[in-house]
Amino acid sequence: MAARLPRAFYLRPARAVAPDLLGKVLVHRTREGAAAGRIVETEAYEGPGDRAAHSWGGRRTARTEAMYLEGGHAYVYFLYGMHWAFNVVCARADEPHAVLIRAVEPLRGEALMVRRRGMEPGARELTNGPGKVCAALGITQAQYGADLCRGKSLWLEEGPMRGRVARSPRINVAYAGVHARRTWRFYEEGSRFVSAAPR
DNA sequence: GAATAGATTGTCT
DNA sequence: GACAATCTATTCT
Repeated sequence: MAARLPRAFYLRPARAVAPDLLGKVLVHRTREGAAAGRIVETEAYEGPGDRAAHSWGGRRTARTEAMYLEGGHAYVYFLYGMHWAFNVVCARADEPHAVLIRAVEPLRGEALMVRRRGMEPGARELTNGPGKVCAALGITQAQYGADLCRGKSLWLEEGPMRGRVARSPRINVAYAGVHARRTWRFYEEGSRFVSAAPR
């Protein structure tokens, strides 16, 4: 078993952590079994100065509260009335930074992921999007605020990088004005599990 | 392969 | 009451 990422890894701005998360392995153990995926696509969100972030302008509500935790916690939110999205909280407490995990490459427990998603084994649609990652790994509101450094069910491990790091503007944040142009989306070049084609 | 519409609910204005 | 850090099925080229 690879080493779990230490707290210090997360105590940096989201834009620094996001590219470093590529290649790392996200592990979730449940009663159904363990599932793990190698991260191939991320996006950085840095409140309060980022209009695309939920914590923009210092917004602090029941939903965004986890973004204000110390780096190394989980920020999970419900989206479009039917999907969950998993983020890794970054930076120090009260600095609402987070990195959205947009896509992973199935690594362990693929049979379980296939069952949860109701798909054919080997399908790239298994985990090539934020909602799909959560569905495949079984991440929901129950993981909100979980400590990734101490918890026994959800954490991140060291893992290998297989391609170069590429970057692009973030997906579906056109409403964020000039901030939508920031190239804070990072992905592993060549991975077939990346959600959208590069621009 | 690309484009489009529909599903469905928490959150904020 | 509008809309969202999305996904899927369907309908095209």
